[in-house]
Amino acid sequence: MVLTREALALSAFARAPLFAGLGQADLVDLAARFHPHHFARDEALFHEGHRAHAYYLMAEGRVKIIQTSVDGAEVILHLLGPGELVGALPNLDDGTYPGSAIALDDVSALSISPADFEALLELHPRLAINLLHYAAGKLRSVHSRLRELTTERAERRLARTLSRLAAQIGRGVEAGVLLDAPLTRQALAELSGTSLFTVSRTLKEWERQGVLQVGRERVVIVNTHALATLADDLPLPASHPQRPLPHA
Amino acid sequence: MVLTREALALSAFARAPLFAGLGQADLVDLAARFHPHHFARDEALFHEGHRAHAYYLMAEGRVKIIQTSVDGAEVILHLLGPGELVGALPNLDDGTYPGSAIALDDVSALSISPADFEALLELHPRLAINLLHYAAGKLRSVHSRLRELTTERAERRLARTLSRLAAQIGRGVEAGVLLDAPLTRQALAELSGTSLFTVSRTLKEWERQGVLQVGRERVVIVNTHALATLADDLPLPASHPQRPLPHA
DNA sequence: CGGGCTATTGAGACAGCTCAAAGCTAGTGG
DNA sequence: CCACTAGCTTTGAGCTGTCTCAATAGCCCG
Repeated sequence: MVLTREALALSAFARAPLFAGLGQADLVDLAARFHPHHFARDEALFHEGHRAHAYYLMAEGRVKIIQTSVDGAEVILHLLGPGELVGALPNLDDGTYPGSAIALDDVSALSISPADFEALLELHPRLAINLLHYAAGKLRSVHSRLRELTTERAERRLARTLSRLAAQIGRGVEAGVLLDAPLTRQALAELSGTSLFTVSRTLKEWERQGVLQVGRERVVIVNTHALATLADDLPLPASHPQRPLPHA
Repeated sequence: MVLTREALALSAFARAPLFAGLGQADLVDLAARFHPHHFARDEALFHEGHRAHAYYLMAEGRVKIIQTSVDGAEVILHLLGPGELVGALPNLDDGTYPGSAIALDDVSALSISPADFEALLELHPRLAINLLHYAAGKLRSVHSRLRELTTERAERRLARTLSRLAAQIGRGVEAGVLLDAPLTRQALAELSGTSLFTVSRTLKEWERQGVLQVGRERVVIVNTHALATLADDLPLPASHPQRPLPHA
């Protein structure tokens, strides 16, 4: 689908809670500073550590923000979709990208220079406040992941990751909720902080139990409630044997 | 040390980069909305999950922000000191505290109601922008921890935690850099995502190697460079060609 | 000088990782 | 339309870093 610059901007802006509360005149001012771009699947919008030359407002498609460790292991920090801002947030701090952004599918996005972006913030206080709220949400979600990583085991982390994804990118289909992005086992591992092998085994097991339906780069959540139970109530070791012997 | 309300406010405000760029008149407006409070060591400023009734600007002392999992395990999300804002950031999102704030020592802080705080943001655009930059920094640091937790092993995470603490709360003393807060092994474990036993063993080992000097609730970094090496260059399995050959 | 944290140390268990080897699946090009 | 191939997934078999548990020792304050 090809859109004119105007249409693209409008559609992106309309979806973005970031621009809520701004007047029409403000929106026109904003739109003038954004430039349309296109990225193919697997293409990088920018690379970790590079000096920031542009931020992006997503119009179509999804990107993942990843960080790579010295030995090549990757972690997915965020999945971002239409209406979301890519690269801007953590960059306000020191001007280098803290992660790389990779297109998960074909992506249309609107770019803006850091300088223009900062100017917009100064000119439109509403925008700064909206962005602050947005950042607050991100912070909250990253905090949760941080806690999960240190206190919960792989299986439950995966269940939580799937729940989160369902809320974020889930699409209702007849069998249940489809995670509407091409997610390999590897990607799920990088989101939940485990290995692709553990993900594969666990998904298979849940499919056997009727909780999910899995396929190549595809997960459908059949039993949302069961998944929530796995995410929240799953006891640490085995589940059944209650209490050894109270034996009065 | 007891300070008048005015003096307390001024000292806190002066330290806070949050208020950089604000005029004298603005500062007076701000100061009027804050109310002084005091908390003893181990006292909670607020509890996870509760509806936010106040945010705090730290004046003296330190607090830790923690999240607790169902089975009681804790994670320390942040350590916050003078000039920093406690509770406000992630709260802008949904109005409940995402973690609990506990005083590490005696704490003086200035409280402000969420409504007043939001009003300030509307009235003083500079403040929103400053806060945005501050949030960006937090986000960046949490992202790094997230990556470390999933890709690095306990020993290195601990080294990084110590480095980070040195930068944040380190105080030069004759033996090296003292971490200027009462940090138990347990607390270090909760900061680095490991167990207090692993922390104890590892610190002891590093003390043997002359990198640190450890005591009860006390760590002094003797060899900063060695610690940085441990944090960055430590290969996965064993590291040094220390292996004493049984015989040549 | 006792009581209560805090820290150390050893021994054992295990979740989840690593590695290796097929098995699938979806494109692609002849 | 069918082989071919590349990438994704599954499955099995160890291995080990780290946690758990238990017991002891040390330090500080009342």
